Amino acid sequence: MLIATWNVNSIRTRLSQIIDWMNQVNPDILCLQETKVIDECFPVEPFEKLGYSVEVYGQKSYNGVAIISKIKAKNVKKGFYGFNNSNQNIEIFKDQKRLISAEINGIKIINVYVPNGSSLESNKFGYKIDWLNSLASFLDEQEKNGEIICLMGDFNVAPSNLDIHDPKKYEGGIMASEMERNALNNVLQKRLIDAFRIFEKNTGHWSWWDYRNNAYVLNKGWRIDHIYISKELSSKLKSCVIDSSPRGNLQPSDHAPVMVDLNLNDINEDIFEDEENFFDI
DNA sequence: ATGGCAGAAGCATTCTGA
Repeated sequence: MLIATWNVNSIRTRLSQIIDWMNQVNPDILCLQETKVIDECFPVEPFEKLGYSVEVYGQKSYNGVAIISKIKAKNVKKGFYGFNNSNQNIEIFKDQKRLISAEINGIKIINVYVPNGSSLESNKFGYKIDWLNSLASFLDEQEKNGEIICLMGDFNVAPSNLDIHDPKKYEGGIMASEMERNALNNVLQKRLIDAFRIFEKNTGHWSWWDYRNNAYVLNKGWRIDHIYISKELSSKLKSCVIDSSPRGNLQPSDHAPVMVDLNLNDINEDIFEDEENFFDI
């Protein structure tokens, strides 16, 4: 089962590129971020024509996430839910559409667009840390419920200096600060694995290149888009790659898609009607 | 240090992103 994540920076501007890419790659699930459109205006039909079902959670101009899947998503939830932490008032996050989750093929798919934070001095930075802390509480709750998780999206954090083209220049700054990395690690804890790092231990692999300063041609990028899987899924992991080719398109998104291949081909959806019959791990 | 680039809103220019 091929699962992909892609910050497309406007679904409407990028639509034909996304469809072309899906025709090439044939993903089972595609999670999108920065769709930048209200739900009523999301172009659902082109995906349905390809045999996908679409779940959206968007807003005007900013943010917006979607799950596009061959198997219709169940138990679709929009935003944070399921926990109540006195120091994390999830109501304050409701005006920014950054998280959608659903059950597909027995796996809890969680699609996130983590706030950028602007700079360490900005009040947006505090929002980013609060948002990541709420994501940690959300994952705690999923873990309690025994969910098998695939958490993916644009995290706006480079987990280590291997994930930055010029760590000397950027270490400690936005997307590379200790606070952000600690907050991300608190989300992951020991339950989630960076699928990409199972296969690739070296630097030089990027998922985002700034539009400015010819960054893609100079290959000055960052790895800030991630797929994290429950450790119970690690034995099912076939591959995890970044497909940088769409970044070379005319009028590209500034992000490239990341995809993971899980060895669940023989799984019949009906098996998961009964939770006792989860695939053997 | 500043600006470079791109998208949306909306029609000139500002806001936001990373």
